[in-house]
Amino acid sequence: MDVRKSGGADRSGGRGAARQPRATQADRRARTRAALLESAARGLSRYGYGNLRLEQVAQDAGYTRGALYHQFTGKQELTLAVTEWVLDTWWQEVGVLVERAPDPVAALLTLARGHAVYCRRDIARVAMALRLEFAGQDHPVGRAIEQGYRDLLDRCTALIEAAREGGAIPDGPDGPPAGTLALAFVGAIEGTSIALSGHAPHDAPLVARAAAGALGLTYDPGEHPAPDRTAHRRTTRRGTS
Amino acid sequence: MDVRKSGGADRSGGRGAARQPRATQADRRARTRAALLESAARGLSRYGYGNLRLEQVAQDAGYTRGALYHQFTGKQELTLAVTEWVLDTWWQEVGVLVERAPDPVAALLTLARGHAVYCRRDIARVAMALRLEFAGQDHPVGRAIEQGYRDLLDRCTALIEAAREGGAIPDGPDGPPAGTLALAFVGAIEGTSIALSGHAPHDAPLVARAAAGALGLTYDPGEHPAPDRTAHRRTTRRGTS
DNA sequence: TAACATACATACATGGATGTACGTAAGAGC
DNA sequence: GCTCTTACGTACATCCATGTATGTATGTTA
Repeated sequence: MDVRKSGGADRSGGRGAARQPRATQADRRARTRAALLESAARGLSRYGYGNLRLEQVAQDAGYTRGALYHQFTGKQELTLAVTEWVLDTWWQEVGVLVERAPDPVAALLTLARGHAVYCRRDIARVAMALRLEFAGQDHPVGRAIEQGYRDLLDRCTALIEAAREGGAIPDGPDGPPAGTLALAFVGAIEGTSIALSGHAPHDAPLVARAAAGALGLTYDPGEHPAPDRTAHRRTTRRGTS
Repeated sequence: MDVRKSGGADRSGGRGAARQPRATQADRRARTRAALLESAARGLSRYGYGNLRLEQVAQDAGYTRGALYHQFTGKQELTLAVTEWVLDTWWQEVGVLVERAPDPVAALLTLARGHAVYCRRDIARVAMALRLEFAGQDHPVGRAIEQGYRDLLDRCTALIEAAREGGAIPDGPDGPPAGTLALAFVGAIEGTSIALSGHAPHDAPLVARAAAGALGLTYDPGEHPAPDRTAHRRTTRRGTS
């Protein structure tokens, strides 16, 4: 009921992010929101939606459930925000590289390697965990995830069709349709990336090899240099003290 | 499995499985247990452990929670029983084929194709769903799943090492260790199999291609004939009378 | 058919997580 | 300075799923 404030520690509201003695409201709000989003992403990645406890999310971010409910209407909206954030991040880090690729095959293999690098973070499994958890349901979170997945599949399908027309991907008479190939391609990338999470630097080339195999190509590592800059370090630890 | 031989409607207790007017207690018990296990496997595959509702499990099997708690001590034991059942089934259907393979590479590719075929059923995702859900936790179910997964990885690692010694799998100086390759191999298989679930007959060759790619080989479909007998039909629909 | 055990249903108790209402401190405009 | 709004914590209410206790019908054995 009463919170003593005499001790000099812990000003500027939450202690999840850096503390500035003179923070504007918008700053506080943005920092708190970011901390909660990151914590929720980590939690969703580890435990999934159903097992996620908002008390734990808030505590990991350095707040209480009160702060969380002040920023989000509830668990669902929080998860939707995390979803949007993760998809945006993916696009900024991986999608951009794919767009710059000179040809369809290079784009597909860049996608594979880029996703492997992206998955080095602990939030990697958010998308897959939510997609599995809500598969076949009719839940807003499931729809959002499924929409992102469908976009990715469409893009891969288009790239595969282009590569087939150019003769870069073999296309026998009884070969699978491009959409099925895209499913296999994305599935191979996701499965391998998650399995190899935490096994850099072998992750990227192995994921690319599996993805290339699904497409019916042989992967030449020299042909397309790895996109790995430095291993990602964000969202791995939260600042304490 | 079910032979009704008399017109009497709905005797012998539960109506989930076949009904026999003169069923012995052991028969009733076994049938009920099987129906509950199958229903639970389907539920776990779709919703995972946390989101699984025992009321729904019992109802889908044609019983109430009372029957479930009479056969199992609770959710955990039920899930452990499902886990054991799924792993046993996998071994009987896939593991046997792998053991019969003439050489390590054939064994690995047989494993890939066999798993794809195994995943045509709707209980395919049980193992992966539980493994993701309990990853990093210390839960009995997680331990059981992890144990099965570790056995699989060990076996694949041994096969990969044997294939490398025989020169069948390339092994460069800075190539990944066999354990890492096994992770990639299994991950590629799991991801591709789940993504292609419901896309027969392309599933098996595509999974094999992705798995072969992870190993650094090119997959020749003619070299190892597909193991697909007929598509599995068990555990796909429940009788509703 | 009398007694006992088993299979299963029904009703109740409990706990844990969500969501809501309310209270307090701190920024923002005057 | 005063007032309003925002950020956040605390306490309460509610719901839902599990687990348990009890009741009933059916097999089983004498």
